[in-house]
Amino acid sequence: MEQPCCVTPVAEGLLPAAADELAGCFGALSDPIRLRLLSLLISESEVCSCNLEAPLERSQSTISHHTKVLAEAGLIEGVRRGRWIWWRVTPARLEWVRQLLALG
Amino acid sequence: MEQPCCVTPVAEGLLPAAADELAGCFGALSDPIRLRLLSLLISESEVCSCNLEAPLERSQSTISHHTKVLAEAGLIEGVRRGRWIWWRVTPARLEWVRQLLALG
DNA sequence: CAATGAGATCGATGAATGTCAATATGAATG
DNA sequence: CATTCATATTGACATTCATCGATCTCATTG
Repeated sequence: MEQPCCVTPVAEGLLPAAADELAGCFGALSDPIRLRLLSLLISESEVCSCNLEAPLERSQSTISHHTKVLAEAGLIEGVRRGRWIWWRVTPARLEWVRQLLALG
Repeated sequence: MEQPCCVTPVAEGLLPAAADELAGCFGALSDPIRLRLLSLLISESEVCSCNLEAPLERSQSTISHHTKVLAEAGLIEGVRRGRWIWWRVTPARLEWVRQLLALG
């Protein structure tokens, strides 16, 4: 005779709406180019878009796409100074991002 | 006259290979169904696949797909007992997962 | 050993995503 | 105000992904 199956869990815990939001945040972190971009911002404090293309080996439009995704997730923010936009990790998220990049 | 642009950052920091691996881990967390699945496992300790379908409102094959993704990311592990497989959060990752689910 | 049942795999499909070239926008320059 | 240049947006394309029904696998049951 075998053990009975487990009890059906109540559908509580993380609510669907909260799960959607959290999943979106992790989605922003699920691309290697974006992780390397965050890593660069952490070590350089501030970097403008034009100087992200070379180290990340991606076109200007692709870099622009990734900065937009990260900004919409609230992970980075950009400040325009003259012709350039300087990107940095959102101060409130800096320590959190630093820890996530330190280890999976 | 305007400020000069920033200095081109050296392409160090997170290496491409490490970024790929980390991105894969976050990818496993970037789906709301998988996040809710993890949440259920945390509150119930152990749940078999058959009892995940109802609370997550997904088909058997879809649940199987998600458990596979989470297991391959090292976030959950399953133990077969008779006909059923009991899933739980990998003990070594439990605290880490708990913190991630607690807040983005 | 045939029947049952839990879970894995396969195949198909529609949606989302990463990428780039081309073009648009908008600030600085002369 | 025309030009230049940094960045954003658009359109196209290939790839990945979430999902489900159907089928396969394999342990338990009778």
